[in-house]
Amino acid sequence: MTIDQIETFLAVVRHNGFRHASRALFLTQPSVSTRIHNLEKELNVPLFIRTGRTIRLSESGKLLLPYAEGIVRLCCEARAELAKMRTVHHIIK
Amino acid sequence: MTIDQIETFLAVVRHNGFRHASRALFLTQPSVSTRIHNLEKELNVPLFIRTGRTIRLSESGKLLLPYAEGIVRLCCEARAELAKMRTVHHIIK
DNA sequence: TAAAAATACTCCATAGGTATTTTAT
DNA sequence: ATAAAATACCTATGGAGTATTTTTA
Repeated sequence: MTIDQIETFLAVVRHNGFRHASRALFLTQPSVSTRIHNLEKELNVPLFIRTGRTIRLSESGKLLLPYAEGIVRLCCEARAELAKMRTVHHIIK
Repeated sequence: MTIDQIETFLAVVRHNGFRHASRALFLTQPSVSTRIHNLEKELNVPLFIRTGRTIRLSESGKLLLPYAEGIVRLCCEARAELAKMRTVHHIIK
């Protein structure tokens, strides 16, 4: 489970598709496929139901969603706080 | 920022050293050094103060700590919940 | 039949290891 | 002198891309 995989999962959910997500992530569609596939393999659950050219969240995917959002939110907050700290030190110096 | 880096950061804090952390993580000391170095480079802050053969958390490290704990906790919870779901489905089947 | 995802493959970046050096007790 | 981290170097794994195939709406 990597943060890249989690962000990819969120992008696929939000953009409702691997192709659209790949554009948002500046990746190719096969890379997005691989990331989701690897995540599903590690967690040992399907995250999306593929019915040909449409996808929808599986029950496991629905369960993962809030955790994924939380993880990404914490990462962003940590970055922001650290950036703030850098700024303060710069001003003080 | 990867989950591996975050877990490595926590291990270094908890084991109070790169060497001890590396044993706990089943890695070598240089790998732990690299992971921490890469994390520091990306976040653009020192996470530890190295004074020869001792280390201590920097102010940035102290700030990161609760976020790191939160991220790892969410990952563990997500895994646990997904595992629970798998079990339930298995029983039902 | 056209769109979206999966698959096959190739290549390269990078993560990890070994060996060694540096540094502060 | 010794214990711990940093550095240099090498190798191999796996992640990303291109090209193609598969599938269903």
